Amino acid sequence: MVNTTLKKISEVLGLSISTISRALKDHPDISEKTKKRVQDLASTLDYEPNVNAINLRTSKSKLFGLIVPSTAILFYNSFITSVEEESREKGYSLMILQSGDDPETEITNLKLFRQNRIAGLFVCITPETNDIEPFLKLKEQEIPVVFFDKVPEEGNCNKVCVADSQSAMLAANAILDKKKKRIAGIFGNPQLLMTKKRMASFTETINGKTPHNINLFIDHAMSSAEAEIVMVKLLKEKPEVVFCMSDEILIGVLKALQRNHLAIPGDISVIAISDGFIPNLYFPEITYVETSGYKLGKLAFSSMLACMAGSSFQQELITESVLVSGGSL
Amino acid sequence: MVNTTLKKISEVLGLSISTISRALKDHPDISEKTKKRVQDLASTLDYEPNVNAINLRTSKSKLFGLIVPSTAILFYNSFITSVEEESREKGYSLMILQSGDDPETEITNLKLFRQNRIAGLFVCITPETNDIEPFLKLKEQEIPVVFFDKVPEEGNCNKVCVADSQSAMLAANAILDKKKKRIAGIFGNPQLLMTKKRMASFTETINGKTPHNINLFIDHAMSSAEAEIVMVKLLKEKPEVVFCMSDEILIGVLKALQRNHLAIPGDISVIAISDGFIPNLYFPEITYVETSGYKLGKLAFSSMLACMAGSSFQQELITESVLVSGGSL
DNA sequence: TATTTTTTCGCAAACCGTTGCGGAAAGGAT
DNA sequence: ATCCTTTCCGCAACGGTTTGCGAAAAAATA
Repeated sequence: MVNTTLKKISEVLGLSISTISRALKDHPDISEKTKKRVQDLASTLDYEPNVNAINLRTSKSKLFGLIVPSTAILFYNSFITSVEEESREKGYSLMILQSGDDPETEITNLKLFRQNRIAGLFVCITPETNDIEPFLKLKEQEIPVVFFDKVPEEGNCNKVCVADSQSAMLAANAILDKKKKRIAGIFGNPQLLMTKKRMASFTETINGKTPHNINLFIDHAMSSAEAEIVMVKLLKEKPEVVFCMSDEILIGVLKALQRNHLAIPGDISVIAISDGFIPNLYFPEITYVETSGYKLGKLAFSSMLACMAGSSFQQELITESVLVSGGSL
Repeated sequence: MVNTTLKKISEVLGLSISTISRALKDHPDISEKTKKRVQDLASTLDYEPNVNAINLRTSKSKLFGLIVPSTAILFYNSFITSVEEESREKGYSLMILQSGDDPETEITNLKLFRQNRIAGLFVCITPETNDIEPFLKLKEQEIPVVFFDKVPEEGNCNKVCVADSQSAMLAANAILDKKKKRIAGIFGNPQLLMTKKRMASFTETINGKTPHNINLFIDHAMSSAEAEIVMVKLLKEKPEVVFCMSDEILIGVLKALQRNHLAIPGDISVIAISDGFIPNLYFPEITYVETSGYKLGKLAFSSMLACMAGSSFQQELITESVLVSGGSL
């Protein structure tokens, strides 16, 4: 059996295609009797309108494109979940592609999106993307583009980001509130804008507010495994608390602490920046400043809606972070 | 600026639409000069063929549908990653929808897929899905359906599963090898086929091989939180080892153990069935039997390809599991 | 019955790309 | 000058849906 079309229904009932179309959408021109006949048959034949035909006709689509480095990263995952929820509610679908942080794949993906005539694009660019011209081209074709998380430095486009500076500051203040004097901070890839922002804000807050008798030990780790090693090294400094810039680092740090049988927060306190999934896997639950992919998704979507509604106002939106207390601080 | 079409190019160059079409696909009928002219203009105008038009004309699409309970679950996540890789390679895209384990949403999703005229469907059904008729209807329309992970009990359809029985058996044998006598096993939703299989295999292996002086304590939990409570309850039985059917349960169990300051494996051993991410977050790393969403994805895709190649052979495929030793047993 | 009004429906075009077939033009051979 | 090849390109139909406009049929009014 092939797909049911208006034509097929029309042939069975001896009516014209247009009548079928109108009957199915409750058009007042069609008599109740005919409507009933048509709708009943359509239902038994499992008629579903062909979106390809509709899109073709209207030159529109109910499809958003979405590019992330990888769907396997928790943060992006919750971002996707969030955008998907909103999209569904508005009757849109999502076409999700991964860039693998490769600029070439990014371009290929863009091509695919254009072939599919997407209605809008959410994109997290790769660290090597220095030419955002291809994205701006989409905008010329009246396809809104919302950059999220990793965004281009250039202005003139819509961006939504997590609050890097604010969340690092929140964490730093939480530490200071607890009167900790020996503070370790482990950060990620120092090349990344995110790392720079979080580190600057964290150190400034720690050093700025109370310039006396505080010892701050900073180190970097590019992976969980490395973070574990770095943490072990830092233990020599007898820190009272350790700050983890990301989930990746938190995982390594906790392994190191568990390995050394250190009680949290008895022997050492822990605080992280995270979306909350990883911190909740442990007991005590890890205190963290929430940077939610989920919230970012909502924000991105609202920005998309604004664009589609015709707002040409370019803006950079930032989610707010909150401190979520586990028992680790 | 609107989208470039063949028509637009033809108007600019004063050629017919068909000539443009042929020139762009290197048809031998078209002279090199013309081809060059056309291709150059197409490139500067960023021409991309409209897949809607192509799909409409061919009554086909390069789009697979995929339903998971939630993309936020790691196992499904890696499944998706895997299927996406394969799809991309074959020139297909993925339309991913979540069911939230709600049968109604499942039906809605199915509708969306039919509207989009997907070329095939990967689906993980909800625990409450007892009528697979809607899925079989797709097959009547020559749309291959591959069930994965949670699959219907009925035969007559293509299923790919992780090796539920085998992996539970592997875990049970690993426990027996360690001469444990007091064994706790926590399982998920008893309605699920997966649970049934794992539980049957686990208990049979434990009871079967050594029918003497072994105490087996079985309980169920529907969530991590519940697993934590169940674990606390089971601690009264003084188990030497606890088996966790899934990541969800493992998370709850570990929280309970950490909360009660029980050393692993000193006070109690732990073994789980997992894809490996969660077990590696702890120290010591948790020993687990690997059931990889990634592998399952590859398997599902090959099954899909077989279907599309015309194989009407209905089969149930099963991935192989291996025991990965952490330090928890 | 003749005329007007209302109800009910069909025609045709448009969206875009593909492709079999047929035709025109150009060149070569006789 | 006639005929045959090549080379190059256009016509037209198809796929499914929507919708303005016009027309036929039915009902209501004169």
